[in-house]
Parts: sequence; structure tokens; C-alpha cells
Amino acid sequence: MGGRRVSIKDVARAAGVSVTTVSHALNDKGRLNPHTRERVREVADHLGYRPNPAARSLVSGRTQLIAVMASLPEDPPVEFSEFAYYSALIGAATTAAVARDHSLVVSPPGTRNGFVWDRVPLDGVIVIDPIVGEPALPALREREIPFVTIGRDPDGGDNDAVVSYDVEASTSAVLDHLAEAGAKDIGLLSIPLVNAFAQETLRGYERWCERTAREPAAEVMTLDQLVLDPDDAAETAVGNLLARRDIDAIYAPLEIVGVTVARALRRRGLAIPDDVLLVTTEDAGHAAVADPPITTLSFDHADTGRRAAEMLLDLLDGRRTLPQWETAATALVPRRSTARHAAG
Amino acid sequence: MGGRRVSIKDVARAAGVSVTTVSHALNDKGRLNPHTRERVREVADHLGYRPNPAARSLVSGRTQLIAVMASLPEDPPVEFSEFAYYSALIGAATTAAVARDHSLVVSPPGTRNGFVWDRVPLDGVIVIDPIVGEPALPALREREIPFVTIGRDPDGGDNDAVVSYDVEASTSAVLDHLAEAGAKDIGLLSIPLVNAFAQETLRGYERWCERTAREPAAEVMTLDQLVLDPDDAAETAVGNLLARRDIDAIYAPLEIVGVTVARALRRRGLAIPDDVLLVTTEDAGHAAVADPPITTLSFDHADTGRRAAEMLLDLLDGRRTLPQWETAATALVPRRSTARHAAG
DNA sequence: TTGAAAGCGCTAACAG
DNA sequence: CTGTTAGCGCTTTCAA
Repeated sequence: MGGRRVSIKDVARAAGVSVTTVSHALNDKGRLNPHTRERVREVADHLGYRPNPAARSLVSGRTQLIAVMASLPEDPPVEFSEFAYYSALIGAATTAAVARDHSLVVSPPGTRNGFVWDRVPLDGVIVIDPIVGEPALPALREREIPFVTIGRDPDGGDNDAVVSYDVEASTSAVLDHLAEAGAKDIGLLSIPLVNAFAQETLRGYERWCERTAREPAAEVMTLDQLVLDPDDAAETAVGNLLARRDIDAIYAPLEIVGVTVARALRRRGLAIPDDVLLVTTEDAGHAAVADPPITTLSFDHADTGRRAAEMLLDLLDGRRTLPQWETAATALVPRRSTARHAAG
Repeated sequence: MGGRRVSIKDVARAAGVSVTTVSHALNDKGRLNPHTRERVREVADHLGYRPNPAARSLVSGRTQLIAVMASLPEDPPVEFSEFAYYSALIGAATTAAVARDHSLVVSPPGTRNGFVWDRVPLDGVIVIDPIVGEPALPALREREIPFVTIGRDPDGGDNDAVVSYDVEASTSAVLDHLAEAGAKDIGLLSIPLVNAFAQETLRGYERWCERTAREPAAEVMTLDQLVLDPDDAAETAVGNLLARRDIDAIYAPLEIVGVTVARALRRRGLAIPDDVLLVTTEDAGHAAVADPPITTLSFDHADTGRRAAEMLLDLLDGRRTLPQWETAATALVPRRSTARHAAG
């Protein structure tokens, strides 16, 4: 397209030097007369020279490209766009990548079209919330493409680079908060145990119950239910939970679930927070605007994205080596759904 | 990194043919003995051969990479992640790109770090909601990089490829809806007139008022206000609007504005919908869960992203030529905020 | 029907 | 301090 781009040769010719000199001048390599270097740079600048990344990549083996990929079950297929937090995460990762002279490509989940790295040569990959059996991880390991997971790989990954929340501690914080708000009997409405977050939440819940000598009551939704009809899944799960025991507080991770649970409770004539306390997690911010506003466990997704990108980039240029583990902050945001005695 | 990738030479050697033959066999070029072609393919497959995109790109000049870039004011800087709809849009565009053997890279807005296409060689770019004076557009034109804008370029762009909503018609629909709901005096709380959407909304509003013989009352927020403190901006704007006239309905595009306006009205003792009817636009879905749920003008962002990607890809392989114009559907979603006489 | 060879733009030995 | 040269992996004339 259009009038051919200016190449290193054009610059060399215009500056009256060899291509090597140009290359060195522009990349601060070798020993060059500062004067020559300067002149070459001016010429290059004047000509609007831009190194061709493809050529550079061909020789260096690196592409300055990293990818971010959401790990989502393929069957049934989860709509990528349902997760608002990807937006924040991707935005931050992009910014971090660009600041270090890389770009970020977005990979669709699943393998139906093959992996991105079969199409684009990638220097590294960020995998968000790897699910059990995620095929991308073995593929990356086999291809020796460096990667960072956001959340631990539930299938192992002890030697991986991971940015993660301290899920067990956060879960305890949620449950402590509920207990302090007067909860006598707290039920967990768990998402399917497909990723480390879900698994660790359940474990955190069980341990907390053990520590506080309470009888756990956990209801785990199936993946099919949740994906095919989240409303119905939450509805059913709440029903099961309440049928089992006289629960007076629910921790329901995943914002869409939390919001639906709130509706389901209301439909049953149960008031929040008077009859049942409710906590969920933050995603698109629905919890905050719901009526009543729902207390959430919140994550700084932008921070997480930034950290993951930084970690990957560090791995790529050898500033860090495997394994890596970094913990991102969580915060409990109390709202009316857990303020039993407040006017709020 | 790791055990060198298998190159075309390896395949040629293993199959006992020349690299030319391999290239032809794999790309369906030239005239080859079908038997040879088949055998070469098997060998390549068996060896796990993947063409090196950098090499291919060096020769073809194409990279199979397209970018998506949000056009946002740099000063004051708008946080990319504030717009939930990017997530849906990017997800859909990614899927569309991948289906046609391309990948999508995300560009941060602004030019502080130079443009993406200075770092990654791109075949084309999607620019979301170009603002007045967006520097990317002239840059793209100059570099002759094909692009599609989502929403018209307010600075011209009559010869561009654009995917757009029919903003004037949608605005009319909103106002008609309000009028039908009993609105006597409808105010517009406009976002800054930085992009085509804002400009056309205002124009649509003015024309509608003219057609229906009403006196327009539009309050335009300044960019600084809106970016620095959206809550305060909306608050002030509502105040101004109400001070001017006895408005009984407001159309406040941009969901964050709409939600804030709702709060501001309540704080003033005005009930929605009884005292004031309210309509906003859809973004993260806050309007739907707000109390009362707010009627929105909704967009199918995924559809828009998909169309934009398709259009760009068509442009790239010559299936379409400039100019292009495609309209994406909008829908008015009535909720309680405009149901004056409903129990809802 | 197949192969040799040039060359895409760049970097990095190696010479001078 | 600067230039020559050999590739990186692939596509593509052009010849055989």
C-alpha cells in the first residue's frame, strides 16, 4: 500500500554510510563516532524512517507481542463479553506493555480456531483464571512460550509465574465480616469448581467453618446451569441452600450470581439485610447500584493486569526467573446488604 | 527459545523436495503433482511445521494484524477501563478477526507513546468513537493504513469506512418515548460535543424540538468537568437544567451520567418517574439495576465490533472499497424511569 | 511438474 | 571507527 516505506538502505544512502552504521547508530550498538551517529539519526528522522518490525523480528526471534487470553470453558461456551473486568484488565496490561515497547493482542478463549500463537508469533502470554484442563497451558509449556497466569493453574503449575489474590484470606475476611454483622449460619453459594478461585474459596469457607466450629453449608452450581441460565442457576441454588437449613447469610461469589440471588431472596419474601445478609464479588459494578447495594469482595483488576504484564515482561528479558508469585490486593467493600442495624 | 522451530527447509529436506515445492504445496500455488502436494503436506504436518509469520510478513508486506483503538481525550486523561462496552466490542472484533486468520491488538488511546502502528506493523485499524481533533486519523491517512471508524469522524471523513448508529433517529425515538410517557418539557443533558455521537444527539434533539414545536433546553457538560468528577458534573448540569425551566423529563446520554442524574434528582426530592422521567444510554448495565431501573437507549456493541472488523477485513482484501457506511441497530429499552403510571 | 536463486529489511560477525 | 557479508524463513520470478 502506498509509496514504499523508507528502509535502512535509503537512510544509509542518504547519509552516505553503510547500513551497518545506520543500524548501529540507531540502536546504540558498536563504537561510532558520536558525530556520525548524530548525523545518521538526523537523516533517519528527516526521512521518517521506521524500522520494519517484521525484519527485525525475523532476525531477533522476538516480536514484541504478548497476548492475553481468558480461560473459559468451551462447552458450553461462555460469552467473553460477559466479564466486565476483562476491560479493566486488558486496558492496564496494554498500557504496561506499551510502556515497555510491546503490544498486546487479545486471544479468544478456546481452541476451536487453534491458538493465537499459531497465528501470531508471540513472546509471551497472560492466561486469565485458568480452568481445570485448560489446553493452552500444556501447549504453551510444550512450545516453551513464557506465560503468566492470573490465578494459579488448578492442574499444578507450581513452577509457574502467577499473579493471584489471596483467596483464602479474602474468604475469611468476608466470613468474618458476615459474622460480625450478626450472621448465625452462613451458606456458601459456590460457582463450579473450575478454577483456583472457586476451589480456594470453597476451601477457605470450609476451613473458616472448622475454625469457628460451624457446620458448613455449601451449594455448588454446575457449570451447565450457570452458563446456560445464570438466573435459573442462582435461583435453584438458593432454593437448595434454604431448603437444607435456616441460613441467615449467604456468600455468593460472582456478581451476576450475587445480583440474581438478591432478587431470588426478595421473591421468596426474604429481606436483605434483615432476614438474610448477602455478600458477592465485584465485576461490572452492579452490586454497588443494586437495591439494596450489596457488600462485595472487590479486586483491583487494573492493578492485576498491570502486574501480570510487568511480570511477563520481566520474565522475557530475564529480570526475573520462574517460579514467580505475586499477590494482588483485595478489599471488602461493606454496603447495606450486610448492615443489619444501620439506617444506610 | 528452546528447540528451534521446524522451518520450511526442514520440511523440504524431510520430504526430499525443494523449498519452493513445499511453499507451493502448502499454499496451493503453482502446478504440483497432487501426489507430491499431499506427501509434502503430510510431512509438514508430521513435523509440526508452522510457517514463520515474520518471514512471511517480510515478503508479503502484510501482518495479519489489526488494531482497535479507543479515541479518548488525552487531556484530561480518560481511563480506558471506564467503558465497559469496550469489552464486548473487543471480544467480538477479536472473534471476527480470528475467524479470518487475523489477530487483534489493543491500542491505548492517545499518542503519548507514539502510535501502535509505529511499533507493530498493522494491516488496518478500528478507531472507536473518534473525537474532534483525533490525531490518529490523519496519521493513518498519511501512512495509508486502512481504517474503520465506529461512529463518524467529526472532522470530516466523508470518504471513510464507518460503522455507526443512526443517532438522530435513535434520539427521536427516545424523545418520542418520553413524550408518550407524558413528558411536557424535555431537557437534554449532553456530554461534551467531542464526537459524532454527542453532536448528532444534540442536533437530533434540536430538530425534534423544532418538529414538535417545543423549546429546547440543552445543557452541555464540559469535558474537564465530566472527566475530573463525573458525579459533580452531572450534579451541576442537572442544577442548571432545572434552574432554567421546569423540566419534567431528562435525556442524559452516557450511563454514568444517567445514574448520577438519578441520584441527584432524588437528592433534590424529585421522584423518578413521578416528577421527572429519565432516559440514559446503556454501558455496563448499571441503568438496569439502578433503583428505579432507568430506561436506556441500548446498543449491541458486540455486533458493532464484529461489523467493524468484517468491514476492515473486507477492505483489506479488496472485497469492498471506500467509502463504506453501515448502520448498527439500537433499541429503546423501557424501564420504570419512564413508566409514570405503572406499578412496575 | 519441479528447482535455483533472488530478495523482503534488518542484525551481527568479522574484516579492514 | 566503519564497511562487507551472511543469513533469519519465506515467496516468487524464472529456468529447466
